[in-house]
Amino acid sequence: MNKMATRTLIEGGFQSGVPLYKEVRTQILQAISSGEWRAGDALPTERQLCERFHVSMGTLRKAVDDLTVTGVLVRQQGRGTFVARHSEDRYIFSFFHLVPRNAQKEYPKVDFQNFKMTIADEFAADQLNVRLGTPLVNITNRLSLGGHVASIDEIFLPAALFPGMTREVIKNRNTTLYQMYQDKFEVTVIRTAERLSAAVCSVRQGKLLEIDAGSPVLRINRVAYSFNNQPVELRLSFANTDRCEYVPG
Amino acid sequence: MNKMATRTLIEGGFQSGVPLYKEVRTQILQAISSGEWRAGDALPTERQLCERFHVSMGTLRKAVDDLTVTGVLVRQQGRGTFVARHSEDRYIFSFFHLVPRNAQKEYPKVDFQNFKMTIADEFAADQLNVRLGTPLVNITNRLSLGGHVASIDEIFLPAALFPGMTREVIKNRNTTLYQMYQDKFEVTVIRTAERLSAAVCSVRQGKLLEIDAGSPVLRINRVAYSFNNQPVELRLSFANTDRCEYVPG
DNA sequence: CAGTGGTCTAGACCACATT
DNA sequence: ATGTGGTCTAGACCACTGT
Repeated sequence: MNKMATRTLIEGGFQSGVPLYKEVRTQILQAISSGEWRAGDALPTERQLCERFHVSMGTLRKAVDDLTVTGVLVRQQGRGTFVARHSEDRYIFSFFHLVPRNAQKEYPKVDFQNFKMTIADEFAADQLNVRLGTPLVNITNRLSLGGHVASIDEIFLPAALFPGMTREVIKNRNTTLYQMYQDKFEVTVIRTAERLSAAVCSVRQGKLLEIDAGSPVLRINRVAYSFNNQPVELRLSFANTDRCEYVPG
Repeated sequence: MNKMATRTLIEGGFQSGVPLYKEVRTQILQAISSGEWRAGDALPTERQLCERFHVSMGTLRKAVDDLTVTGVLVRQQGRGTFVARHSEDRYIFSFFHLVPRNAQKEYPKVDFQNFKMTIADEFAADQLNVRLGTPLVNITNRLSLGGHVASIDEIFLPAALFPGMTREVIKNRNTTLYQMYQDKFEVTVIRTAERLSAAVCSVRQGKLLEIDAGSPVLRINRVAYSFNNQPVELRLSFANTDRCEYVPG
């Protein structure tokens, strides 16, 4: 009987050889990226999802578990399961890794520095998986922790994904950039990949960081990905680690 | 009936309020750290573990799942569940984060530099959670990737945890340090915490790294923990990131 | 109170490894 | 053929939230 039920589902449209819970996970992701459930929305109850996907609680929960550990869904006991929204807390917890020495993690003060349009050079094209010369938005921010300048962030966005992005959109927000990507452009960052190295800071960076040119800085190369692993943001951060450290995870 | 079974177990010695699968996870960890199952050993089958802990498959598997994602156990379909052993592959995969630019991850060539006994200064005492002045082993290694010097590692171990540790033990091994800790001293590293910053390299470090003193280096502060979250190793790495990068995760 | 997710059961069959 | 972990079922009760 159990076996028959499983067989029926597989023959009914699922790929064979793929565990049911992975199929369910994929279908939930598709429902989100197709817009059926938007950021902040509550999903149907687990029992309803079981009916919809024709699976048992255990299988459904295994699929949802996967999506909660990757940060796509958030469960709240007694309330429901929700599509994760970006927030300051989520940004600090999942995406921002500079921590003041001898202090708690905190959301940085962000000072807008510059906005301009540019085109992808070889490096940016490679990182963002776009063609050489693709139009990009370039934003420069300065981040401070505890009243001290911590890093300079050079941000590059494929302009095609952010139609109508202007200096004013950047300056007039009162949320994190990732919240704004989500609310204004329906671009949801769900994962980032970072690579770190040590570098000497340039004259321009030194002025912004308020340290001497030639001082050592931590260089953080971050690419942010949306659903379906599409790169949506390249961010080069140059951090002065005199008063803060980088803590992975 | 289900409810009664659960109640019986809780009343029979488990703490109430704690999920059964967490109790099971704790008991498995205790069995490992008590030596009942050693690194590389196969655990009893899942069905036998169900009987031993008086839980169902689902609960047992949830406990074992937790221990596999944290790297304590390794499952092999058709063969069994094993206590994880340290190996080159595991070291690269879980604990070593320097990756050559434009190349695959690889295990570094390790050149022994120095061995000496010392005592914990304030910093080391804090990091290793020992008293000021506690005897420590201090090992200096030089790591190379692709034929180029990549980093200098300063390693500090609480001498009490490594009785009989000598220069010869270090030099005559043909395994990773973590394998040696496990095989010769029954110290099993299951987790590390790292913090990164940028620094300028000293004259001594410059000579070992074969770069100019004053060059920027990546400073990696790593503390390794055994079961029960006991710190067992402090490692300060100074990396030349000209030919490699640090990749978290 | 009703409704949600959280935990747990007592099995079953499937895929893989070893003998 | 046997034994292992991997997947899945069809429920149950528990803990928490909001009315």
